[in-house]
Amino acid sequence: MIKLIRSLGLHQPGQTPCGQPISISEAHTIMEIQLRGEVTQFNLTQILNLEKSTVSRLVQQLEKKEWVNRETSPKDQRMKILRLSEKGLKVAQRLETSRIEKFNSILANIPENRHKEVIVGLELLIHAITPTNE
Amino acid sequence: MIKLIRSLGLHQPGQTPCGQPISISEAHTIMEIQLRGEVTQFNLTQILNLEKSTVSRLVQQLEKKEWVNRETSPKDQRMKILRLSEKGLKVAQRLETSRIEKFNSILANIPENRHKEVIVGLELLIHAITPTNE
DNA sequence: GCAACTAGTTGTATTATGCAACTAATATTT
DNA sequence: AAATATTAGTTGCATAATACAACTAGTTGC
Repeated sequence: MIKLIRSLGLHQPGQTPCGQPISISEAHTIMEIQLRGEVTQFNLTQILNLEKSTVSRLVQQLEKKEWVNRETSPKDQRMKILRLSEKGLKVAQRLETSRIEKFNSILANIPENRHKEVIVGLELLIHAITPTNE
Repeated sequence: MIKLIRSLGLHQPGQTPCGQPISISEAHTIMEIQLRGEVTQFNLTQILNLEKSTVSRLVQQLEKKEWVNRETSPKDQRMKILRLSEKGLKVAQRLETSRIEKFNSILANIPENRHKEVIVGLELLIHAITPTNE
């Protein structure tokens, strides 16, 4: 389990385990925005479990790269609503395909008739973890 | 899979996913030394996939905390041989038990009769990853 | 309408990392 | 055997991600 984590290369800065040139936090941010359509920065602090100042700067970077658009919520002008730009959407899709590729390349080391076991096991595990940690 | 990684809280600095007050790199270092009995710093750069300067400072910290002993190799005086101290061994054991506890607390969310599936799936996966990434 | 709260920003400090230049020890070449 | 290469480790930078604290500007509640 620990080996698994390290093998995914989570120490190496500046790129995801899938080899894309983007920091892990940025990648998670992009993925979450894509998943949800729109989020506020405050949402992100909870989703990513990071300090609001950290998220603020994280989003600033993404805005600078023109991957996300920020817009003050008309309902509550304290909040900023984040959405993916065209560019950002492409990045998100690229991330997703490279994630899938990575996963498939791992599965390729496992005999085909055992794939289902891996997937079922992972699903159970993910399901078990998610409620615990929030 | 991505969720899994984030759920383990790998963004939060200063502590492992298991809640121990030690950085992730330090924890990996301790674990590896325990596993192998002794390693050189150069070994660590390969194991952890980190730059030699990073490892140098990492080990300096652990030495300061008196968790590892450093000794110049008599065979090749360029190399430093690292071993766990008494203290370090205790830390390693504490880490291990908290890892096991964490894992069990996750398993507790899964019906008992499916535990084997999770474990088999993980084992397959770990086995598939390890040769790929080194 | 004033006090309390809330979302976000900015300033500062810390930590983990890499790269490049260095030192000292060993290995290789001539 | 001396000169050169290579190797393990250290140190001096620079950078990035993070937290905490103090701040601003909206919103809510009494």
